[in-house]
Amino acid sequence: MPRHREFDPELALEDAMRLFWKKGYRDTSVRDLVAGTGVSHAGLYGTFGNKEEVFTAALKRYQEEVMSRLMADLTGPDASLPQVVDHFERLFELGRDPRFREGCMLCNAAVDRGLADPEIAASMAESLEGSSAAFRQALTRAKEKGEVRADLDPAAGADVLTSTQMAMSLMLRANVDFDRIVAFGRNALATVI
Amino acid sequence: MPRHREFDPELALEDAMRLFWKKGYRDTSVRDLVAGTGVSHAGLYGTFGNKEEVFTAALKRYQEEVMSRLMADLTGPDASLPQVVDHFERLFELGRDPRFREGCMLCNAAVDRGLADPEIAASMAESLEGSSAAFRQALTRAKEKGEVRADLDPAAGADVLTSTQMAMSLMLRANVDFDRIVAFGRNALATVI
DNA sequence: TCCTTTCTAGATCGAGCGTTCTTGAATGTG
DNA sequence: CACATTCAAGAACGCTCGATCTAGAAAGGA
Repeated sequence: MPRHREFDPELALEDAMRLFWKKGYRDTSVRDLVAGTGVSHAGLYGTFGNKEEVFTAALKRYQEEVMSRLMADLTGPDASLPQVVDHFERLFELGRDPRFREGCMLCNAAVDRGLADPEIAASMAESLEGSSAAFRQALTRAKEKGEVRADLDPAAGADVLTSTQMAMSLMLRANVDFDRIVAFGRNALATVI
Repeated sequence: MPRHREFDPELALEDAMRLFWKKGYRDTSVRDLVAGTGVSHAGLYGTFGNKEEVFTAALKRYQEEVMSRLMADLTGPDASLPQVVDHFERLFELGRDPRFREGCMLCNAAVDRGLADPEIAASMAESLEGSSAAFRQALTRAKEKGEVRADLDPAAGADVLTSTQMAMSLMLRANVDFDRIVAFGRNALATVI
């Protein structure tokens, strides 16, 4: 029987995701991946194929682990205004952690690879509509409960909140003062409520 | 007397700006600049110094020519709701032109260089506050004139519009369906008005 | 113990990068 | 017309990239 693999592909992918998240595709070299994951060239290429496929796998992991976890409470069937507010409060909390100062990995990928990679463009559109739909549903319920302005258009409000999330990602990435970013978020919530 | 320069630095910078705008810093090589501007290596290095300085000059040109021109009507002393609406209509019009499908060059630069280059971070913060201040002033006047909801918070609305601009840039870059992007913009306006 | 297989570590490859340098043509004055 | 100077074109340099290959160690069944 052969010698067994000495590394955990999941842990390696987690490390790779962090690297790509922080530095982007072009500025993360295969040598950076080797150093950052502790996996050899051969190990990486044997497991994932090539750099591009490591990135694709890392981005998929980001969407499935990081993003869907962040949206979990919001997509519940009974979500209304408190879940929307909690969602943003959680984003504010995360932004204070330096590990999350890199913005949204999918947004970052869309900026430097969206035009070239249709798969990223599709992921972006999907995630965007998912976010907007979740907010819309929650705001619709909030309106029914009388938690928000009576004249609120839930679809319009949902788009505003989705836009705000994207803008927050961009500002995080641009090193905008974090308190100012939080102010942007609170102002968006205030406009909706 | 020496032989005279055969190229117009302003025209060359315009071409360089377009290249960096579309492909970003890393994916635009000096050879691309030579091919795209028609200026030789020696000409570029003699005029600008190096690739980094060509980029800095191109980004400065973008801010001074493209951005400030787009904000011009909005920053007028008498701007109110019509100027805000016109501003977004102009953005929608521009987005239909493929030449402007690359999103905001400063936002793009912030994503792939903002963390490393404090100058870009500063430009981003400055442009962001400039945009928010212009919107706030216009919305304040709009409120005085009764053009918008009586309970509108101009500062909050201004932040929403600024966020929306950033999100539109990101979505343009991500190749999101343009009509959907326009819908995001109109929904933001509707929430404010 | 030996053998096959698969691992890790790292040398190596061709390509492309930013930058510099070489070459020869163009230019306007003395 | 010569000459000094600056131009454009692109070859060349050192480096890093993604990807492949080599070499030897580790593991378990015969």
